[in-house]
Amino acid sequence: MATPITLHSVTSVPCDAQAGCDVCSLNDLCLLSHVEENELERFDGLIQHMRPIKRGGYVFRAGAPLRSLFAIRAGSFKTSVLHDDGREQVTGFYMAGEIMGLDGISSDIHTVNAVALEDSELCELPYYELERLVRDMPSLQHHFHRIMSREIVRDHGVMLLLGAMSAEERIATFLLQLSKRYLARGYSASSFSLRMGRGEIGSYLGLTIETVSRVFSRLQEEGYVSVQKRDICLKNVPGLRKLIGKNDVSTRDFAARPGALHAVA
Amino acid sequence: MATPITLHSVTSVPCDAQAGCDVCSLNDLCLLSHVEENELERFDGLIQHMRPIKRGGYVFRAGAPLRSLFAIRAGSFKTSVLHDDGREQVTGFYMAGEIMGLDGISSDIHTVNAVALEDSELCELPYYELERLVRDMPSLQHHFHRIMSREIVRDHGVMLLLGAMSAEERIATFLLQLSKRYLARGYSASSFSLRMGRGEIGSYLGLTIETVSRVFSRLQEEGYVSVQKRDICLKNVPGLRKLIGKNDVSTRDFAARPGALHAVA
DNA sequence: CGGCAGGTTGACGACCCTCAAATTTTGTGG
DNA sequence: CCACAAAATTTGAGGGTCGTCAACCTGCCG
Repeated sequence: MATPITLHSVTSVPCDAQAGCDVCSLNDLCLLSHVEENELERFDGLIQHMRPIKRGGYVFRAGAPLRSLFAIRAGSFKTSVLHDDGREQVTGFYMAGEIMGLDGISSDIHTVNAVALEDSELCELPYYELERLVRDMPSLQHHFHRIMSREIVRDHGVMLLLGAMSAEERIATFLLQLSKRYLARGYSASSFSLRMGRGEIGSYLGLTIETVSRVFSRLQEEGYVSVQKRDICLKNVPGLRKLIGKNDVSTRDFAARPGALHAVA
Repeated sequence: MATPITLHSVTSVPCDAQAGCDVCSLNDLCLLSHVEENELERFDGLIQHMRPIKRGGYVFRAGAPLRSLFAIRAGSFKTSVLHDDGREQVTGFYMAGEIMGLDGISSDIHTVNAVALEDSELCELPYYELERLVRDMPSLQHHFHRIMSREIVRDHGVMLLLGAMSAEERIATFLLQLSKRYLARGYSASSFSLRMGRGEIGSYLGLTIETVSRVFSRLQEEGYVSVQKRDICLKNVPGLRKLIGKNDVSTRDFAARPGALHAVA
């Protein structure tokens, strides 16, 4: 029933092994895009480049003291919180150019676990040196704030997803989101391979592993996607988009009360 | 069936109407706690104090350009995102001493609506002036970063709640969370009044209004709380705590794969 | 070849959503 | 202050979605 699909390789390393920031191909996505030319050297010196990490390896653990933030140079990661009773909630998936560890700034202690989903490479940014550097470089400062804010906005999206969407909508949203992120990194938007297992997807989306599997099967039957283990091909992107928000929840209307358009001066 | 309860008033204004930062009773919670004495004047000058806002009034709307962050001096607010199809997801409730608007930094545009749940008072912090000020004051800078990070951590908590908890656990968690926040502000931890409607609670927790109502009723029957419209009294806090995590989800174990303890240097 | 982890599929049932109606509370104008 | 309308909340009955439990399949590796 499943049609065979071909996939691009998306595991190529973005730049050669010893390269510094100045030649890293990720610099559009990275913090560094806002470092001024004459300061680049200082920034570059701050970073511990090219820290390799194996699949399944921890970048940091919940409870560990915050020392550094980690920029992903290649590969992908998940972060998760562990509830007392052993429940795990995956809080995010991260890929090249993104920053992990921001949660730890709040109390100088990491609150999530960060684990590599495949063999990957990190740039380590010692946090307190970064904070110092940021003070001298307004555009870097602003960019850093943007990155933290983006994390907040992303989390709000997940909350919408978890709080108000059906299983099918969650999966569709998840796939479209991944597609967008691969596209932004120069990979195919329609063919990619999932770096995480069904269980991890389920945890992230608030579904069981069985439900994730069933929805994948159904989406395939209905021609939206081709799924072959972890290889995904989006066959009908507009259809997937329409899948989201088809459920009529218009009765569930908690719209704000009528009131002043703005604070009264 | 419901036992009558008495409640403390928690609507008193924390400081007199024209007061500046230097005498505001919130300064332990506020950004300002990390402003150095000799710089306080500059900080104080930046802020537009005492902006009153009526219940139902918007602080800002999703889509509006980011100009300021807003510190809550008194009262309470909700933030929410609106999905295309009219669905709303409440993303947070905010009370005195907390900061709203951080989501807007990411793209210079607010992504949520912020609405007053009661008549309230704000301090307006023009964002770009704040950013400049922050550069000159390391401890303020760090505190600001902490505040953004705290928002991220809080969102992770909500994700855990939405992704892995039953209706009863969500409500219990929600109530305990509120209790803690009131306590931190010097109010009773066991008796307080909800500033939001059942529908808003439901949206925040990913439940329908009916389910929220039913769970409140059940918790009351079982002696955990007293509920009288929006007035809540926690009767059995340890019991509420135990309610969370009673469901055995130990089979739902997505624990990280065995692997290196840390990145290989 | 056998064990194992990851994934799929099916049957069944619980939890929570939907729909509906009653009831209380709030807001407004007389 | 009361009457009325509108909104919020509660409660009940019924059904659907998704979780639970279980069996089976596949690919991988020793």
